Amino acid sequence: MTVKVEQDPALELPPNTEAGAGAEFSQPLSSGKEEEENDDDEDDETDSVGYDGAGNGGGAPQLKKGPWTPEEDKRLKDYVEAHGEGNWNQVQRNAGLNRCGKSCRLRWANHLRPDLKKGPFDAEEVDKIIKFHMMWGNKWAKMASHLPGRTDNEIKNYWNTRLKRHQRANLPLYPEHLCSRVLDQDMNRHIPDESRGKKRSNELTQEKVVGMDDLVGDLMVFQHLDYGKDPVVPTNPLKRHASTGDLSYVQSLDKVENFYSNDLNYVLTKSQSVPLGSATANGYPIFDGNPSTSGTIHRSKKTGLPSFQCSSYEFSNSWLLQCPTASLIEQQLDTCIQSPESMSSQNTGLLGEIVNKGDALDDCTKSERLFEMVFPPLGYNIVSQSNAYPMRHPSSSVIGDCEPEACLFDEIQASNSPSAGSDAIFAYGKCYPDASFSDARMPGTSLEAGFLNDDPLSKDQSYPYLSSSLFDADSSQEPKLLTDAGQWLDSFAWKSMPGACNMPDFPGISSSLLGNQGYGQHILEEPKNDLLQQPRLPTGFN
DNA sequence: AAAGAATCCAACCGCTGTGCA
DNA sequence: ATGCACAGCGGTTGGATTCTT
Repeated sequence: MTVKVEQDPALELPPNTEAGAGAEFSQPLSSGKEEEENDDDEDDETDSVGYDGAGNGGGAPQLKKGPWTPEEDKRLKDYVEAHGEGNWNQVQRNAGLNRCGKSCRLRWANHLRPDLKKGPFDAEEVDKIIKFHMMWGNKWAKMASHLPGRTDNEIKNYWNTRLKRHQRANLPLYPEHLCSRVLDQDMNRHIPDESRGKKRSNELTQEKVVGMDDLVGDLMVFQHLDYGKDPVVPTNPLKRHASTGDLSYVQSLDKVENFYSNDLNYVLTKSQSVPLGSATANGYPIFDGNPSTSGTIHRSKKTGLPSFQCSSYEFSNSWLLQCPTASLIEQQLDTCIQSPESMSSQNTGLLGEIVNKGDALDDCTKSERLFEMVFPPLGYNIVSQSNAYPMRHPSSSVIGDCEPEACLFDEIQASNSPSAGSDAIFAYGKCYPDASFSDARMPGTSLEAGFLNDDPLSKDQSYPYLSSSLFDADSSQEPKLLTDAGQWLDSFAWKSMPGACNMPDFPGISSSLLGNQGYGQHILEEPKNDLLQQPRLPTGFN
């Protein structure tokens, strides 16, 4: 796990390099033929690792591959410092580098950028990485954006190393201390499911809205939560398949994957008439149709959902058994694993069942039921809720569609103490397929707050939003928000949001939330568009 | 000390998304 | 609508280094 602290090679140029003072960026290191290369297609059979770039080329333009030399680094660094980042093919052409633009970008981003933090990950960073992975899966770039000075490649390498090491040692991938506090606090005050469900049914009279990322993420979290007495063997099904050839094992795991993917995507299909990435085709989950042979796991890659790195064993951990609903999941899972044939379209697992049952209910109740069935296993007392505009479309969802500006929050966590008033915030504003978020995030949770940008219906608007479901109720830890820039915010506040609101009233988020990041004006910004007064359907909502 | 295994990590590859002509 | 260039992302590879036996 040591990361070598290597001196920036660009700083130590060989004595007789030509790229010293006054080096022009127009002299290629090699033949320097202008080529209209497609950098993706340059992987010809030239073993260019070690290619010295000195006239080896002959006719066809050949780009050097392999390790960068200090001289190349120097050229690249000088060029980027002089001309800025971007336009990497121009870099390649103008900096005298016989490297493809992609390679230049990578070299700069991973090694030459001045703001890079070298050296091994410290404990805090490791902590973050683990939490981030719990939340997002293999979203290395996203993680890197929250770890200043770190690159996605670095994080990815670290994680893969960690994964291997933990697999080998039969250690849990996610250390208990990162998960258990959720359980510690919530299991103790767990109300039996029935009563809590009833209570919640009474409490929650309005539509609950959940995003699939949360749903899936949270389900994944409770796969990972609590490793019980026995160590968990986090197993990558694909790798296990490749290395052992144990088809039945892989098949089982694929069924597990199928089990969840089917359900979740089914819910997704019903919940959102908008595509979630390319995870669904025509609203149905994508599988390669031959899980026993291909071992391909589509979901985590295509949807950005957490990687499926648990073995089936992990599903039967002790924590799951403590929760009736979770036990039901586990039962179905076992059934699924042991006799995959029993999985029919009528019996697609818990979530499918929820959906089926939910079909008989009105939209509001359906959402509520789903919410109750999915989230109580996680042990959260839900005292806050979001409110979407009423379902207005025949195909509206089990979960609910949410327009960010239409969400309201009856009660949002009081400032600086998530455990003071509520331990769960269920508010969600993520509904546009193409939306991007400039967000703040509470580590260890999937709580986000920030601004929804790039609204396809109103490009110029910035909507404040809160998203996600599980508010970490760890009173021992000061809540923090992390901006996209990786800066921790010392102060923020979730203000209550009394009554229904639409966009003009929306800012239940104090301007102090992100005000010191310069976003306050956006938070309080009045909408310019009359459309905001009315619920709108997401793009593609037919 | 030597050989093999394990680990690290830089670089590459394929793919996707976006902007633009 | 289409094709192209470009940027970026995540997975994979393979050489170098370190560790273990």
